[in-house]
Amino acid sequence: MREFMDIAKALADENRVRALMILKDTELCVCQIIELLGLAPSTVSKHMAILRQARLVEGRKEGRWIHYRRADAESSPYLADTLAWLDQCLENNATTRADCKKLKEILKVDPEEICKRQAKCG
Amino acid sequence: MREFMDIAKALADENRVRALMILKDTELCVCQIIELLGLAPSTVSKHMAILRQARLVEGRKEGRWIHYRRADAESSPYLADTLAWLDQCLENNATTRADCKKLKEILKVDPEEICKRQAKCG
DNA sequence: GCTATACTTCGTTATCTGGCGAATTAAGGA
DNA sequence: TCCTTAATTCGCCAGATAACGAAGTATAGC
Repeated sequence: MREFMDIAKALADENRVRALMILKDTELCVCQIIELLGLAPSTVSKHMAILRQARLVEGRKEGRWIHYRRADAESSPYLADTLAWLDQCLENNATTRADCKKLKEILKVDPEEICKRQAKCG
Repeated sequence: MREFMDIAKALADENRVRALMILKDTELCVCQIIELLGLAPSTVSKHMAILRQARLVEGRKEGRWIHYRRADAESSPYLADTLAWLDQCLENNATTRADCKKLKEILKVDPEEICKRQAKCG
């Protein structure tokens, strides 16, 4: 039950759900998720830690960057069903659509450029 | 998104998840749910209101009793998938099993008797 | 009508959560 | 070695949430 409740609680925040949805088909570094959600880096980092602890996402370190992606099915017995439920419910959702559109714009820009912009403008 | 997040938040509490699971095959009155969860009547009432607002359950008034059951599929576009996900994840869960066992004991007793007992012992 | 009772609503309290900025860690490059 | 930088951890605050008991509402039975 504990394990399931970790997942349920992780999904009880809109920003975390949005993060999971934009990770559907891509792997993203934190600065890209920050850019999409429009939150402070520390806040996004915390959200990603909660998703990681619920075994919904996995982080892959590559130099200074950490790339997050949806976890592998073996990571949790609940994972596959949970992501299927999420996708089923939110695939055609307005917020999801808007985020995917915004994500396309973000992916056009070199991540390095995004990070520099964040460093300057807050 | 709002509607989906109402569901996600409703599921972010273990007692509410337990309530949903014991309502899988039966309709129960509040005093029976109180008995099962071991919480104060006011607390359970609030939990049921949150589940109702998320359109996960429906209440049917019958005299002094209110019978709660899982909502009808038409009640929310997310309902069927959500309950399927819950059942898939928790059907063989230890807590769920224990609650179902306890529920069988509760169902043996006349609800009227349960309510009187609660009134006396707090 | 009065009383008992099944539930809900209200008011309060303790705890949890989400947010931020500052400080810290870890990795690349000068 | 030192500086920059991507991300995390820490410390704090405001608002949300879960719990309870007391008060209120509605219904059944006398």
